[in-house]
Amino acid sequence: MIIKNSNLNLEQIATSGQAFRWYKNGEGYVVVAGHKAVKMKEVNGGIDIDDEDDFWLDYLDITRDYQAIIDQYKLKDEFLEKATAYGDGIRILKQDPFEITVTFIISANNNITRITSAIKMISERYGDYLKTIDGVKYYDFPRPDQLKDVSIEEFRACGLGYRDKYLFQLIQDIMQNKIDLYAIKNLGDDELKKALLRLKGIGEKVCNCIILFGYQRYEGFPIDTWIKKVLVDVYGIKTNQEDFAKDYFKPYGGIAQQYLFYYGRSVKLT
DNA sequence: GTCCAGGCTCTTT
DNA sequence: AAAGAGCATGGA
Repeated sequence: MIIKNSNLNLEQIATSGQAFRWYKNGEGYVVVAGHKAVKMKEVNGGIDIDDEDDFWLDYLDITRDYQAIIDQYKLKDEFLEKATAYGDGIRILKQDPFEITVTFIISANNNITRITSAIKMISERYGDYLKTIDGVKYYDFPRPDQLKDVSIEEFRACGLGYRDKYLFQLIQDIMQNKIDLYAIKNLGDDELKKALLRLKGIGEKVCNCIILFGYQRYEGFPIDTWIKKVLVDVYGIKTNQEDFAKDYFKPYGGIAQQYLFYYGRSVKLT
């Protein structure tokens, strides 16, 4: 299917640090989501997805008017104006809560390259085979029950480092019904955060990523090392960054944060 | 060799 | 409540 949208850029989405299963394929990407692997590529005035499933419209959050959001933020200050212009094709993908939770537990004190490689290894070793595209095999992200017998050492072997035990514990908690990452979708914002913060390896920042990317709670404003640099260097905020961000960037703090993250990384603030 | 990466847990003030 | 040490791993 062809999707035309003025705020939809595959490369920007793929490199914006929210999804780790977008693999380069020629001029486009193979995207693994929704138990499928499909090709996406830019065509004039839109993107071409090699699949007809309406899942992708939802995944890409296609009904949301990102331009209207940009138009608001770009008036607030010069940096936001540049950031929204630079990343005007970014959208916040609606991703699977379990996959996002695992991904961002692994993301702690880590870099995007290593996160990507760990997620790839976990999928190839424990996920269902999906299909082969241009000679490359793609695997679904495993379900919790497919990980229930994986040892801490085996997670370590996927390149998780010391985070191996956090993922191991998450799987135990899920299998023992101490947490249901799908059922908690219905909780209010505060209750959802509390439920996630009880899990090992999830602190304030990782929690905000999970509620933003996995549960579409747009007030979540993850403050990582890059965003800290932006808040200090650009906005002069050294303390109580969370309070400032929550107020200044509302009501779509998470979306604003994504523009700041993408642009802030590109200009390499010192 | 040191520093850093989408930080967290655990211990000590 | 707040601050500090320790943590796996690979790339710059």
